[in-house]
Amino acid sequence: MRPTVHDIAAEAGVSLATVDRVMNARPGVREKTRVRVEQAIEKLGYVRDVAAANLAKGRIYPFTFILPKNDNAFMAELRQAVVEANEQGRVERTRIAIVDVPAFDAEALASALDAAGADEPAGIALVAIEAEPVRAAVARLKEAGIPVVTLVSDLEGSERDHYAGVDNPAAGRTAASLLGRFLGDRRGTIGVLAGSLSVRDHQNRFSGFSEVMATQFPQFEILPPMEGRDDAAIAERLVGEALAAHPDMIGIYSLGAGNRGLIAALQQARDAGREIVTIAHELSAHSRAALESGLFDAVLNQDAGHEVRSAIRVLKARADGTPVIAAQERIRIDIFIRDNLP
Amino acid sequence: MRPTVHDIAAEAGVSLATVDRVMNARPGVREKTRVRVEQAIEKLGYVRDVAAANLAKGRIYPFTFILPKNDNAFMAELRQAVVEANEQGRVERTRIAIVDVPAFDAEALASALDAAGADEPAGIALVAIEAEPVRAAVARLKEAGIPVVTLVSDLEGSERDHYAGVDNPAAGRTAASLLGRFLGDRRGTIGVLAGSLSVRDHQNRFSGFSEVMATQFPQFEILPPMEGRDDAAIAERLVGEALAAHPDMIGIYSLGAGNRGLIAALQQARDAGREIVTIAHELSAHSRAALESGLFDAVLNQDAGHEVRSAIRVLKARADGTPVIAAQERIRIDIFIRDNLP
DNA sequence: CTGTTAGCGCCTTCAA
DNA sequence: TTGAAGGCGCTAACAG
Repeated sequence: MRPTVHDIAAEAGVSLATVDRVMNARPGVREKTRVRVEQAIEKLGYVRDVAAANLAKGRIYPFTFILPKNDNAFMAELRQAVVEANEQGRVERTRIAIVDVPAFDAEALASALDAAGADEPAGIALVAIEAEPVRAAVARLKEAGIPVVTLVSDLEGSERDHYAGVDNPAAGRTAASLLGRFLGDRRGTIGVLAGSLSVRDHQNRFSGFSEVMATQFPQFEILPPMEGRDDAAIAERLVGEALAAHPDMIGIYSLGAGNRGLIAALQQARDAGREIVTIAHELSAHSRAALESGLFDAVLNQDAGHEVRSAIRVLKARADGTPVIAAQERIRIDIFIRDNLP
Repeated sequence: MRPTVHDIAAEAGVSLATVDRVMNARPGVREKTRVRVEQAIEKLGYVRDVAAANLAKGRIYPFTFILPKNDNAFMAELRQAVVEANEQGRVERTRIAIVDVPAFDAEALASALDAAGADEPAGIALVAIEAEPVRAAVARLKEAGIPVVTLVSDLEGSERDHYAGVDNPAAGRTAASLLGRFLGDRRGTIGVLAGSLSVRDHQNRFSGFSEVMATQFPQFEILPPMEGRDDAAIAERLVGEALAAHPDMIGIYSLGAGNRGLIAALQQARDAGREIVTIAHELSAHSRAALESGLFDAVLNQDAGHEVRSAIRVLKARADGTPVIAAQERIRIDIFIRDNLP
């Protein structure tokens, strides 16, 4: 059997309480006895049973997740992942409050951060918007000693403790590589559909995309990005207009949400006999169907569940003052084509 | 506070023991009282604290993992994943014994299965080889009531409880799609390098690959597969010879291990001025470097850690007689190109 | 069929 | 500075 606190206590010739004090680095132990206990721990190869410890402590971690009230599929999935994590949380001893804010509204987000901070949670996660009021609100939270993690979209130059999301410039580069290779020898212009260039993740995807297109595939002309506000109706209109205005358009990179609108526009193009090589983001029922029907050629995905669980792990570690292995919390960019759909 | 067994007992007007009996579906409870307890559980929204339950049970699950003693990077990673899972096992209450067997040796595997079964573990995982003695040994294990899970490579038509690995036909189809699209308008022959067509995963990848090449990209000639036994030296020789014999070879699908040898051969081809579009399997230090240098164009990966953890979850569930959500245990086929390396 | 009681491994008063 | 004792939520003998 693996050793327990009792074994350590016996080995060191002290009581359980003293062992506990040493293990949790609490004061009130003579240097000499501390060393004795540590040696006993070392000798017996003791590792504390975290589950039992948590049970005894009964500690719970109240976290707040601030999410944009978008109706796109990805945000719905993210929200669902938070809800599920919260249900799981009975085991992990976390309790997550979800706060909704209007999408792309920096002021609203900043207010929500202040309000969330007033409850003094053990940590806060937010889908960031790149704006000064938000940065200031985050700074206030850090001032108050509350750990802050950005989720999906980062807030650069801020004091957030961690960013739980994909490497968006790399996602943009990935999209460019695939689009360039899939287009092969064809020639024409390429359209870009973003949600809003005021969110850092969309900005970053666009710059990564532009960089690789310019250096590796200079033969293509990239049109200025359209901003669809991650809204299906707007996206459909913008893409439809762009396709009409540019009869030589052969490729589209959609780096935000609003896939439903994009798909509708692509279907119309197909009906008119045009095939547009398209790379989009986020796997959902719609984008999956589009992959299967060939309207999309690849979908880059970020696993919302992973992101949420990673954010929670990091917040918990920060709350406990324990270190996180950054490499382990890296969120991958998944590539899906028709043939490797899960 | 969330309700505990005490609350349920009080609400139902019974003792703790009875509540426990109901919760664990143990016999010796009158129908009427069982209903009362269940209603109390429902009413108070009780969810049992698994950590506390495990603590009280003190049960541990002894599992045996049978792994081929290959020195390729993927098997090393798989083994490492098992070792790590075992270390984590102190928390999960699992203990994993690793048994090594010679690679591609059905008789040795069958013997190892019998030997492992003699210890009456709570479950066995194996990297299967498609052969009758293995199937028979698995049948004997099932006969003895021991849960069996195949890992990475399946054993079709056997009595295994579950397969923890990727959809290999889909992996082959994915490789074909990418290869075909990357080749674009080029014309020539395509080589296939397998480890051994006696393992089901390699067989399946090859058939998925062949299917899509034949239907979607009939313009390419596919050469008969080479068998490199997942050995770097053999692979290097085979690929080198094939490249020499087929000056019009423009693509390679390597569906097994032995990437080091393949890379060496590709490097020689590059030095001689030839560029071969190459899709390989399993991300490792070598294949990553090959992606970065452009010798590989894409790498399909299965996450060894996921596979091992999934196998353990399933074995545990089988040991407990609890159901598994099949969809949740699906192992994804990861696609990596230079730009989305983790 | 049902209840009592003593733990699982750890933490935390409260005394000494 | 140290120890004794009780309890976290659940399970499992052992009695009734």
